[in-house]
Amino acid sequence: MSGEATLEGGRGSTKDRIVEATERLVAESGFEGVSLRDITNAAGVNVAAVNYHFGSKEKLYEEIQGRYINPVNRERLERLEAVLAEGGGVREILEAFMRPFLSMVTRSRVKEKLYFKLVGRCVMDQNMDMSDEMREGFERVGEAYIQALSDVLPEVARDEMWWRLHFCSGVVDQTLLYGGMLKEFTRGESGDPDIETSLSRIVDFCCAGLLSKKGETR
Amino acid sequence: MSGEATLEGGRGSTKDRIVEATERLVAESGFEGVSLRDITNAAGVNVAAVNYHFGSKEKLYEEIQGRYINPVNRERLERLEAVLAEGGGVREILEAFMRPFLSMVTRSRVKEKLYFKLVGRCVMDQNMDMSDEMREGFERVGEAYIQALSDVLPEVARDEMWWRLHFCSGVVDQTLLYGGMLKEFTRGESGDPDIETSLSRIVDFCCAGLLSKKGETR
DNA sequence: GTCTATAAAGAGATAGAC
DNA sequence: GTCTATCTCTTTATAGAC
Repeated sequence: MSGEATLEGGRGSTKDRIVEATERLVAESGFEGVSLRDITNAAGVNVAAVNYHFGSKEKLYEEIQGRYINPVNRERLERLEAVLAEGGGVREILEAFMRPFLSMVTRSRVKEKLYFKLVGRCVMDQNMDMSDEMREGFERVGEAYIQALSDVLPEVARDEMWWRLHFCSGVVDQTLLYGGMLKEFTRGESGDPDIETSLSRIVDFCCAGLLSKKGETR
Repeated sequence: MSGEATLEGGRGSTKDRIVEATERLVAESGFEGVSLRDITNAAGVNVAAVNYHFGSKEKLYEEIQGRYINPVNRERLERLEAVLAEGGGVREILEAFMRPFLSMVTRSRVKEKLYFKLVGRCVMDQNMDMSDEMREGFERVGEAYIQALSDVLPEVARDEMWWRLHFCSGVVDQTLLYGGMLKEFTRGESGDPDIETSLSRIVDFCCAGLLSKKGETR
């Protein structure tokens, strides 16, 4: 990690400009929908620059994916530890799981809506093979949260708990990737919630889901 | 819709074999990850056959997407109507929304796990532009279910309801696309539920989510 | 570190023989 | 309806001049 380079007004080092352009284009079109030339044109740099600075397109992608996913998984573990130390319940555990996506927004150079799409792409794209760090991160997060949730909700069997956590991921992933399109789809009826509102809606929904009993009706 | 051609043992008309191979490959690798030559090689037909039978790769994709999405949306509307006629509640409405994915499994030539991945690809791939029929289908389904849910749950504001329905979609979409990978990821701990079990888990979870109150904790 | 030029492979599409 | 052969464009990657 060299230099803490900050991008101002679109003029950074070549390397930074490549990263910036890639983030923007991938957020819009996905990892598979963007070519090296799309990237270098958008960045205003030479085609050869990507291979010089990153080795290959694949490595550039890995770096960007890691840059967004690994800090999220790290923060998830940190927050969970804090919540457990304070004796938090389901809601606090869930928030520890979700909020790290929000922390990254402010820390990232990418604009809010773009960030959500980008991190959604990073989470969802199963066609890219993950780096070891990323895979281990997801595994550790899964284990830790399942353990924590099972401790507070011993009445839910462990296999069932895995599925419920999987559902929670679905809620948050869907919102990251497609949340920005909902307003258009609903012709404005879904409104324009700020991110804290969205987060608490997600947490409310998932919290109830985790606490649900079989066949509960109304 | 010509011929009701059924595929037996992998030997159908050229057109059928193209469709069959495309479904299989796209389920595995997504629409963007498959080339015309991948398809024609897997189908054992000539490269030119796709353009002869479908006009272009794009049109082949549109046909396949429609073949899986449109019947689901149609069945969603039919089932909703039936549920409303019988005075069903949240749970029944939700089931009307989710079960059509299951109905399609048996009706489809594709094997169960492949089908789920494929329909997940169809639902999630936002880079392909939808046909008018498909877009209208989603819009009508959205409107109808929001109306039905708002009638049974008048205490939930309409904007909030849109988000909750969006969360429900996230749960089911995530399960379609990645449910098959969960067992591996959890080293077997998530078990091997049959599809009825999975459906009722999804419905339980989403039902509770729809009924949730703000800031509910445990 | 950045450029041009080009290699080498793969993409979608089609003309024309059969 | 199916084939071969080919066109044209785009892809990633790199060699070598500056």
